[in-house]
Amino acid sequence: MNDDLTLPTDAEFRILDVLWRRGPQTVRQVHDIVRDGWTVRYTTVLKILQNLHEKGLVSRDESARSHVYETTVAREWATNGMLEELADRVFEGSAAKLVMRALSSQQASKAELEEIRDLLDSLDGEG
Amino acid sequence: MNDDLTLPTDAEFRILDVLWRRGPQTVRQVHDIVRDGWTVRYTTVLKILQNLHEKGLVSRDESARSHVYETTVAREWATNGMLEELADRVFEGSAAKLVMRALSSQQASKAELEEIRDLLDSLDGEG
DNA sequence: TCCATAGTACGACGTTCATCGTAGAATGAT
DNA sequence: ATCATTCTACGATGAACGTCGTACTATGGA
Repeated sequence: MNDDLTLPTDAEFRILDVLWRRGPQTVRQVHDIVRDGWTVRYTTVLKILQNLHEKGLVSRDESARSHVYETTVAREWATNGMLEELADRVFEGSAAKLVMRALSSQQASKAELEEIRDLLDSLDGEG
Repeated sequence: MNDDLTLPTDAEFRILDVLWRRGPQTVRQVHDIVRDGWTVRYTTVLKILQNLHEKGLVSRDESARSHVYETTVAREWATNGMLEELADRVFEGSAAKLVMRALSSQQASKAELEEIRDLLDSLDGEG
């Protein structure tokens, strides 16, 4: 599903993040939100949204003067893709290896570990 | 440990991979190995090794005419860094979120799931 | 009707990266 | 000594990105 689409770049992901969280937005709205924590001009945000549109990662409603942008892909599609890419590049394509490295290096809370264990259990159920 | 070093790029990682697996190598040796599965000229490999040296990710023995390159960082340092970067960019800095997404999207074998569970147990031991 | 405001479109620039070609130095065999 | 081979060094190129400025257009109020 959704193959042949290019994964979002860094800046693109930050913009998509806003759309995923808030739903369809104008450039101005996105800029206002993204603005704290990221010094970036309005036209830069515009350009990135245009690029995203070109890439097919967002759609655009042009009926009003201010175009309204909306994601065409789920956040999970993007994150899965990025993880898969990293797994391919660095972990011989193995998600398991990636997971184990992530667990070993970063400290997770007991609660998080428990949550992961639960997920593991539910995955076992499928087989 | 090993902060202030830049993470390796794509091509750089592929070169480092050879050094991690085989130990210190000349450019020619690296090129010969990397060559299948990657169409790349000798001088490109040379250049990347020189860049890696500049970045401090490899050291170089220049005593012989053919310089011998050797990694200065562990594979785990690089992979941890890449995972952390992805976690920061995409998972609000949460390794646990990253792990759960990876587990949900990619299919792992029973054996792998078991291995992960064991790792989880050993991590619990620490707290 | 005219002008300030708020949009979009688009081109330009600097950076990083991967890639390669070429120049020049060292080496070793004849 | 000479010359082909094998290195290293270095500059050039092209693509992808993030960034911004400028030009042009639409809109709405005075």
